[in-house]
Amino acid sequence: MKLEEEIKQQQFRDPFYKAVLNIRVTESWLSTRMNQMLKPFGISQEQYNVLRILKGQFPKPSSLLLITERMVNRMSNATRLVEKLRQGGYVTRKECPGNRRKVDILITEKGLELLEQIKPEVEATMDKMKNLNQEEADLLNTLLDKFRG
Amino acid sequence: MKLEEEIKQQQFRDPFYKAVLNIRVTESWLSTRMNQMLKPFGISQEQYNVLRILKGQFPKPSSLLLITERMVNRMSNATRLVEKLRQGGYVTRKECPGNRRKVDILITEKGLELLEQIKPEVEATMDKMKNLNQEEADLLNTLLDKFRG
DNA sequence: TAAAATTAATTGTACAAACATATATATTAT
DNA sequence: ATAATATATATGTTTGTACAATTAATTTTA
Repeated sequence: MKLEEEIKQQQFRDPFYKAVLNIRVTESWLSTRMNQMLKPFGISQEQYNVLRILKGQFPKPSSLLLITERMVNRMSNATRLVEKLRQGGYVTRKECPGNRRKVDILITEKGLELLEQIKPEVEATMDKMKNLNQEEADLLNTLLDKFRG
Repeated sequence: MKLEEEIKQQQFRDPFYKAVLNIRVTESWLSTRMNQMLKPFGISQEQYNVLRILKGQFPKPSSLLLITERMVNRMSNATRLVEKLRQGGYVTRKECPGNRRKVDILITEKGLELLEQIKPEVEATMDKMKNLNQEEADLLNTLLDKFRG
């Protein structure tokens, strides 16, 4: 759907400013769908992302710093996201033996099972949204990387 | 900067899922810079956007519904964003004479002046971020429109 | 080795996002 | 004209974002 219809605006100061709005609108469109899909599982998009980071390191534990570096939104608060996941039983936290400033965070069996349950739902959601072929997706990635300089 | 470095992840399940992450990372990158720029003016990116919508309608008043339809993030709360702007003296609210359910929202002189003050700062921020030429921006817009189906 | 600087995480605060639900007014159907 | 439905906005709640400031542990350097 064209941006013009999406936000009922016909004129943009230039194609670049239009792209700025388009990125924001598309992100919002995307997050709405991802969060809808995750809702039955009781976790948010950010919490899902943190679980995937932890699975990527598993069975090695991760520090909050490692998680922050890999998070989509650098400004959100890893401490509090992890605490929510801990309350759900999806991760454990313990003091790092070698460095008492650090916290070793580990995904639990329950956390890994949750990711397995979510997997087919993510695949289905992705398939439903997949309006770009591989070449177009590659091109979009190139342009977004270039957008950030 | 490549997404791989941005979130320290080397593998992605496919180019489409990579694009999903890339859109979210780019939006976050963008919003951080826009909000930084707006900070000295004491308004957020969404409040700025609402002011621009109101200016687009000026001197006609806008309803909350009209604002919601034009907002970048449909899920955020127009009532509360407008209330913040009213507290700052940038907009007025009054009951719509023809339909008492509606609220007529109008940008004030102070609101229009704020937009004028912000304008050169936005231009400067855009120039600093402008890593795409016009053809690339057009192509990015086409791909994002197609992404949303 | 004590002081200074750095690192890692936590806590506090204000605001925004993402809903669900409620309230008031207007429109329509009976 | 009354009841049912739809429309427009407001309110409540939980979580996330965007910082700044604090605390505690470690490393550096004087």
